Amino acid sequence: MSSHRVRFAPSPTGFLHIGGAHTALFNWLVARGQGGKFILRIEDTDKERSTDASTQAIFDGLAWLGLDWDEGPFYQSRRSAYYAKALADLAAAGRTYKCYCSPDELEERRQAAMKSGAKPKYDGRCRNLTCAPNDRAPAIRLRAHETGTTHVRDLIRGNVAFENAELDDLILARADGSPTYNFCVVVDDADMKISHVIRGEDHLSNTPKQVQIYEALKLPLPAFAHVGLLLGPDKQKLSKRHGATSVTAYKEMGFLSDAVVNYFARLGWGHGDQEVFTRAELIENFRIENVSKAPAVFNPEKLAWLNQKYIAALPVDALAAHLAEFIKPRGFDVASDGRLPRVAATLRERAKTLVELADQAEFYFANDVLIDAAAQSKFLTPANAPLLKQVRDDLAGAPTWDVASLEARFRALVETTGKKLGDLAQPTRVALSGRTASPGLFEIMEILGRDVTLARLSRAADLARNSN
RNA sequence: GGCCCGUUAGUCUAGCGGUUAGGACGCUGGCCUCUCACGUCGGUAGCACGGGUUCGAUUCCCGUACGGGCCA
Repeated sequence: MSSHRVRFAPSPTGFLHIGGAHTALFNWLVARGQGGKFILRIEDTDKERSTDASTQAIFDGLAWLGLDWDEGPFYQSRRSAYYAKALADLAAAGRTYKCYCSPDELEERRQAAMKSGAKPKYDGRCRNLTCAPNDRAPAIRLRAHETGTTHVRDLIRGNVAFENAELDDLILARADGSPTYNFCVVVDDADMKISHVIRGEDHLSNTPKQVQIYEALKLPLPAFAHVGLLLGPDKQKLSKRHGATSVTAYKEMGFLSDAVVNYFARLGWGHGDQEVFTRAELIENFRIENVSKAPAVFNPEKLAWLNQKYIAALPVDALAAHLAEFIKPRGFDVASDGRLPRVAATLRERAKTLVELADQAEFYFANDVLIDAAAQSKFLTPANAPLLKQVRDDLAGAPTWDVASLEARFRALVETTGKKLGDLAQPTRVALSGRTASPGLFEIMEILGRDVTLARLSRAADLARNSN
């Protein structure tokens, strides 16, 4: 039995962010790869910003990505008793003191210190107070070490040392009694026996303070791993400014969760020259120690490339099911259309997303093909009208309606006209699909069937004749 | 402002003292081809900078620059 116990601890203040999903994946991979446990904890102590809808969005996002958890979800909001107990223990051990400085005063002093070039840390003025003001409620601070060094053992960055003299006396509970983030995290991680705290690098600076809390509480320290942040193209921390940042948005844009997982795994981690990994391969090869220290820029184009490969590799029936889902909002309820798998098969290597797939599939199902204006003016010309008519009439005489015989017949017709294949193929393509780029002509014809094919050719011939 | 982290092509990465610095996305040229796409062959572009250590640094150390993070 592995001792690996890892956790993902998001705040339910919005959708599941791709940065969060990225660290969730790393945690999950460690748990699955080491036979450990993946624990989900909802950090909903900020009542102002936490919502049930956000919590649900996190569940949905994780479910879509296939990141299942073994324990939880635990809610910090229901664990106040644990924080109170820990706080009392620390107080009893003489490791806390009351601080009567208000947030505004502290901010003011920090600004002043920064302006004068002094250290912006808390000045410790309440540390040894003998007579307390009775007109305001105190916050509780940790009586931290004033000298020495606190070490953070980080699996990715090695040993990171912090001078205790640089560290603040961390606030454990605010004046209103609510415990602070850094304090809750320690209490929870310790209580849940987390062995490896894997999280974003933005938490590295808080870690020595947390380490001091562990020590003050006489709790065993977990191993830490601080993963580089995800950045936008401008190298800034990824945010809404950079466009879609919610996992759900990628689902809606037609990305496959396997592709997203594969892409996330390759952000900050690599394994030789391999780019495409099955989940089993990720689980087998992922090592938190191999995660890179540097932050990574999120690159949608590479995700799209991977997505295309996953779409192309998906079994046609599964792809057809996705296609039905994505084409339905466009007014085509074709889930029960038996041609769907064949349609999907013709498009699977031409679409980067399921949205593109649906887009390209529309012409198969439309009653009146929407013909692209540029394609029409270029190929459905009066000069091509007789050719289209010829193609229609010739195909009308086809004894069998399948790809091979249609192609043979079409090529024979090309011969008799003395034209080149492309001369007939492009107008025909526009007639059938409404576009200049499409799957193979004869596959289209086979799927469309004789009647629809002939009707579209007739209509195109009419359009061509009457254009100018 | 202090502290902390980081730096291999535009981007993601491999590399863990000696390599013609490898792969991938993107961009790009050819081939394939009924179009597009796929596939395939090729091209483009990189160790931030300066000092050390060493017979030898992309790799180890120290600075600098730049980027990022934290400071109820």
